[in-house]
Amino acid sequence: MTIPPLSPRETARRRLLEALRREGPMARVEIGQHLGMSPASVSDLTASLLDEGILATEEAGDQAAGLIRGRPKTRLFFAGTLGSVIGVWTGFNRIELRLVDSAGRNRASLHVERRLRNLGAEELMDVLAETIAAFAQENGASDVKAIGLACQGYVDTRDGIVAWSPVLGARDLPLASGLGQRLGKPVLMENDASAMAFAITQRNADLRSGRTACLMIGDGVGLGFLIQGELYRGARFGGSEFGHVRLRRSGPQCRCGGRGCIEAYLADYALHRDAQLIDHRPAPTLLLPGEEAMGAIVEQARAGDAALLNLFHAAGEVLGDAVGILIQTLEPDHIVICGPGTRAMDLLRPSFEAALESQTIPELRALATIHVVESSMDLLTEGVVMQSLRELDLDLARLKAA
Amino acid sequence: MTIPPLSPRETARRRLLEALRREGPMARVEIGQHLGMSPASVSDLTASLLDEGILATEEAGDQAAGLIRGRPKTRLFFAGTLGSVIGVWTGFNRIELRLVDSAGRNRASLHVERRLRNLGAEELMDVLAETIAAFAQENGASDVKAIGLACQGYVDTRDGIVAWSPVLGARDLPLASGLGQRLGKPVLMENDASAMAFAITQRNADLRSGRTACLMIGDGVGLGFLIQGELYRGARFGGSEFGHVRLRRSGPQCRCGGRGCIEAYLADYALHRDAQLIDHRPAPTLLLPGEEAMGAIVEQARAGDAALLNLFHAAGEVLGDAVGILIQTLEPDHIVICGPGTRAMDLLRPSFEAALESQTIPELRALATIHVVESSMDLLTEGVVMQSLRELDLDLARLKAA
DNA sequence: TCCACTTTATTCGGCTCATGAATAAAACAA
DNA sequence: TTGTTTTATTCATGAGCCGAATAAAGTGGA
Repeated sequence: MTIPPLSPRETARRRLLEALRREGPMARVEIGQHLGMSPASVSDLTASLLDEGILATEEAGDQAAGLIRGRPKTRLFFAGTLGSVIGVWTGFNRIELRLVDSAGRNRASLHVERRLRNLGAEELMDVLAETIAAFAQENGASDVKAIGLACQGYVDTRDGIVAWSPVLGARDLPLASGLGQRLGKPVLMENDASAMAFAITQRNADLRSGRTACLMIGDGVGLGFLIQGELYRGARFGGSEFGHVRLRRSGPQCRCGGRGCIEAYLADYALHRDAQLIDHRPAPTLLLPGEEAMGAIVEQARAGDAALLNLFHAAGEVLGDAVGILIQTLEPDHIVICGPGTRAMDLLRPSFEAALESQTIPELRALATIHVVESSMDLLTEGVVMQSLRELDLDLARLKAA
Repeated sequence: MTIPPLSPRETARRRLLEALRREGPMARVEIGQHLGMSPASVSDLTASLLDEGILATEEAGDQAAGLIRGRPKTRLFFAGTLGSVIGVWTGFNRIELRLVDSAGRNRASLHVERRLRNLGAEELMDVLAETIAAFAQENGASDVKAIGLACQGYVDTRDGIVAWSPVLGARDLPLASGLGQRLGKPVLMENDASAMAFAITQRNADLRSGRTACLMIGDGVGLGFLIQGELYRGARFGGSEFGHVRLRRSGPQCRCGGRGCIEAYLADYALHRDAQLIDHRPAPTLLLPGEEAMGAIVEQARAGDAALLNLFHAAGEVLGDAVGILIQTLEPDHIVICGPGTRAMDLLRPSFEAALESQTIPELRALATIHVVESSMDLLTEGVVMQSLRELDLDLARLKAA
């Protein structure tokens, strides 16, 4: 996105819109205080944003009046009438969709069970395009302006190319342009852990200052790393594939083809697979188990199943090692452990803490605060939608015409 | 340093001075092309810098004239008369010093053998202050304006505090203020790997774009990470302690107190110690061996000593794992392996490459270019001096008066 | 020697952007 | 009504940067 550096004006507009989407309706004075801008500047900026129909003003009397002296605030908010955006997450065998209006308000969401792995590139794009189009139609969304797509793997966010993915089994797949052609809309792409990290940091102002490393445990394990609230971008504008760091030289099989990756211990598919192996069940697959299946495993372990407890013990140890590497490599101010995998945090914690302590220098460990944020895949589609809306903000008025 | 955000003007001044120090004397047009500034802006900026005595102009006729048409360029350069700066590196049992003028020209350097470990805080600061003062006096440097100090460990670069160091055995040591009081000059601090990374990226423009991870192998192992040519700062404004990431659960002893750290395989002290153990020599110490001792070990291995070759094989494997972690976590555009330890790169390479390949995803590995830069500790003191001068640029005129 | 040509450097007017101060607006309170 | 309080807008100002015009300082050729 945004290849040419933004002008000061555009930067200011973005900051303003970002704050407004995050914090909800605000009066101009409040915006000024929030962003450290002078009232004059806010007035100027909002005037053009109102002009373009991106923002709208509250009707007089909407607020609890009568008690405060002085001229009442007129709060500004996103118009929400500039069309809608669809956020999509693609997993190994599941697609999650979410429809929001341009103000970021949720209008609909949907889970679809569909195995995506092993589809050819064209077939994959056809399936996704159909699923998205059907979802839009079912919900009467004729004003979709853009699609935001999050998936596992290394995503070139500038050109919308999946450079590599353990899930789609694709290499250098130009998913954004392929889907864009089929749907006739712009498609923005993001790594899934980055999308969730974005959503989480948007909700917590503390996490937007300094450096925040969000380790998402779910279908796979991913890392979203933010510096001063901005997503870190590696070479080719992708994020991190921290989940595929090999921690144990001959550990369990990972979906990336390697062995002993962090993900191969912690991800839902890994825990589910290993739990089935314990029970001598037949077909250990790499399919993503549902929340019920995972819940059952956790419950069984909590009930005292020794073999399962061992699994979680090993996983917790890997989590501790992983967080240790993050601490000593990046010295983040905040570490967030998030995603559906946090459902078993109680089981992971003892070995997690022991491993973390055994391998980090106390003085350095003390510099990072560790947060556990229980979050589901819903937060992920929220993240990708928020991120897409943010990228689109500057184009909203232009897209409105189209 | 520089807690309040710099004004646009100050940023431009810094960029200009930085370029000039890096590239050497340049004419105004050249500066403009180099930095993408209009001639008008360059003229304006240089006028005030000349005024303040920070820059000087070449005398007419200094260049090989006569061949070029048009008005001759008048090149600008650092005055070099605003005082000098001393750069210091502290190792386990060695101190390296370097004296430069404000133009960055080397005036003197010195190695001192002195064991710093196990000194009390006050004693350590006394020793350092005396060493620095004596060095300044011997070289008739009565115009020292600041000291730049690089050391291993986690350095709070804003407040000049050594939060933790395997070498100084100190915790939260306010070294900058302690030395500053003793010497009556400002002291700037930096992690040593960061200082070398800075020096290396200053010499190679390619490495200043995108993300560059410089792994320094020497006395210890450190990482300097730069984003768009700027040193990455973690919590508390320090760098990275990547050398103390534990790669092997029960590996050799490390100076940090842990086991199996990257450093415990690759650092000079580690190779030297393990080589001595092989020869059944008596006292395996953690002292930093000299270049001669290390050279002898490398020669012996090159001559075919199987036990030593095994050492280097294991070290190379660790290096491969380490670089693999960097690639999959940060996706840097460039990875630089540097420091005195590169002397044995030929011995490390086979197992390094095998380990790297076995644990990284080919598509991601392909995104990073790996550079090997043979560099000695001299480059390190150069780095810390350059970095200090850069930080001081804005204050040079002010310090001149003092 | 003088004039055209070339390249470098400076000056000047104008543009964008942000801001403080003054002013207007919209309420409440007396 | 009239003052008070708070919010929003307008306006003049200044910082910073730039393009264009101009000045400066040389070379080359008639």
